[in-house]
Amino acid sequence: MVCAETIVERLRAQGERLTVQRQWVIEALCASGEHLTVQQVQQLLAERSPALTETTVYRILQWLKERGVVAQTDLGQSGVVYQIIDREPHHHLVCLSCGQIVELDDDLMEGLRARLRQRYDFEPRIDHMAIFGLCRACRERGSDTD
Amino acid sequence: MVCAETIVERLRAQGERLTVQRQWVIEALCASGEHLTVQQVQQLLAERSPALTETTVYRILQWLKERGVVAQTDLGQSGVVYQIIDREPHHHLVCLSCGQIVELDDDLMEGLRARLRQRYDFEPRIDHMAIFGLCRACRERGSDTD
DNA sequence: CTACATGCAAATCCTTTGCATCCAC
DNA sequence: GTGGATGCAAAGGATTTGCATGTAG
Repeated sequence: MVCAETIVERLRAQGERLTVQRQWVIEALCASGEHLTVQQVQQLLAERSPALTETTVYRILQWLKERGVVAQTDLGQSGVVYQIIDREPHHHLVCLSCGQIVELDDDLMEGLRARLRQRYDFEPRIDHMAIFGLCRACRERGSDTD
Repeated sequence: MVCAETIVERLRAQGERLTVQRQWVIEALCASGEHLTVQQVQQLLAERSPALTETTVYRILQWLKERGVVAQTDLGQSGVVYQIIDREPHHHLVCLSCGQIVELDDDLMEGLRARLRQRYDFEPRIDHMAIFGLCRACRERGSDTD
């Protein structure tokens, strides 16, 4: 778990401009520990800082993404989420039928990363990936992709 | 390459209602062979069938997705695309810097699929996945995630 | 015939943009 | 002080919904 202060200091050291709004967003992401949508970030912060607009949250999350601080993931029906990239990337299994989301260890991705580097000379940024499919319960229930 | 007729017959055999609009969309996807956005499908068909609305294309693509006929992929800036699931799934490397998209063989995914089944009892639907990262040229140019 | 799909229009949601103001450096 | 960030409002685009009409089975 990366704490907000560490990230703020790192950015400051890089000569980035640190506004209160940027610090709020970083704190919200660190505190929740979960991936959050733009709207969730805004709502979380609205309680203590009503001034923060959604527009600004969008701009800040994009700014953090460009600087490699957060990862952006499209979870399908669950929307686009953002999360701090910490030392232990992790991923999600999203069930197409029931929508259940399960966390996934990153070591499953190592083989894939290695092969992408070797065969395609491509440096993958697999920090927070969503993999869709069917969970066991839904397969047993016989439901398909609906 | 799956031909439209095969798919139409398969659906009909399953007792699905086959309207002309549904057949048009299936034909467009098969004929192009590429992944298409909702808007592209609509534009392709607009020339010969002006009556088809975007709304209906949305509904038909979702219907096809629920029946396992098409895969939906979010390519980031390039939008959400749909593609027929044929016997040879394939994937895309999307460069975060230059936006270049490279096709990827499916056999790279086999290891991952196997491990997801074993360790998580999850049946992945990895038909058409987008992996983001940096291509060689952009890495050499020293650009990062922007 | 009847249930379900479509067309149309409008609503909704997500995201971006322009511009005046504000603030971190 | 100044360049860049924010707030606000508005635009833009993608996607969904309600309802009357059309049509496949």
